[in-house]
Amino acid sequence: MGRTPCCEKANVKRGPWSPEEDTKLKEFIEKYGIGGNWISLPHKAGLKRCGKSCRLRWLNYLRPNIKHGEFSEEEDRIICSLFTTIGSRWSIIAAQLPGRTDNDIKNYWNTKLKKKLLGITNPSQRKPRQQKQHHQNHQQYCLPSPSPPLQGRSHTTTTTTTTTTDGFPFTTATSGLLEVPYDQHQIKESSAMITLGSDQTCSSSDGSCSTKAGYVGGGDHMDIDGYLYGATELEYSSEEIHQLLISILGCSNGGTNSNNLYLDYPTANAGREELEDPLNY
DNA sequence: AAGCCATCCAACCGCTGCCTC
DNA sequence: TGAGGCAGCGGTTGGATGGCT
Repeated sequence: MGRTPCCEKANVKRGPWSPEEDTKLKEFIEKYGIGGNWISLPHKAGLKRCGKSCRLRWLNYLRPNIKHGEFSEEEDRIICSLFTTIGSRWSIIAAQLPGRTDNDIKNYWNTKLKKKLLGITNPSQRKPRQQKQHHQNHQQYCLPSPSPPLQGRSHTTTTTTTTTTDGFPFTTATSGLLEVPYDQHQIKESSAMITLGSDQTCSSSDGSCSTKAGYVGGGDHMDIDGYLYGATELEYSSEEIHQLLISILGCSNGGTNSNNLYLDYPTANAGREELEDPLNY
């Protein structure tokens, strides 16, 4: 069988993008959108690039409203809380952080947050060189409990159970990422949607499940200005995600507002006094 | 000053799911 | 109904950079 490659590797330029290429791509998309599909875009735009590469460059760098630079404390919290809940679903996490891309968040997690988490779990592990980051003490706040991974995409993982400095066991996957707790509130994924398990009905105050928010990256479409619209919807709202996180983490005093997910972590692991203010910003 | 090493992050790779024919 | 095309996603790679010795 064999699928035809999206582009002839010999005929496409690879590696870093030049400012000229950026300009070409940006101007083309601003003028024509993606012009049908990404595969044909490079040719139409006069770029010797793979369509995938163009897509990635646009989504992660050229797209309007992309936020670069340091992550805020609140963003840290959101990333950590969602990772604890749904695992390495970077596109979903990115959907909660306007202006951030999944790639950005993934890199941030892999290079900083994860290390902070793992750093405290193995005292013998060499500490990373002092970072420029101004908050160093938040590594303890989202240690998940052992649990099966999220259903959905196949993940080939082997797990290693280890313990935190205070004796709290958790599991790491082969990827080095932390496994996701969901023993009580199973999250099912079907197509591009995530639904709460049958044991976890929607927790909207009116009991309705009709409220929808929390766009997921999958199925995004771009308008002429490059903004995303019509993204696949999560089948639960930000508030519901919030409630889910609270139940999973055991948080009783999480706070939120209409636009932001925000959680207080202290009660995530009852009896773990050390975590009373793990962020300690 | 130079070499080594750790870190960062843009870009790539390959897999999966959806859609169309 | 199955094959092929495409977009999206997540893991990995490698060049650039900066700090340390």
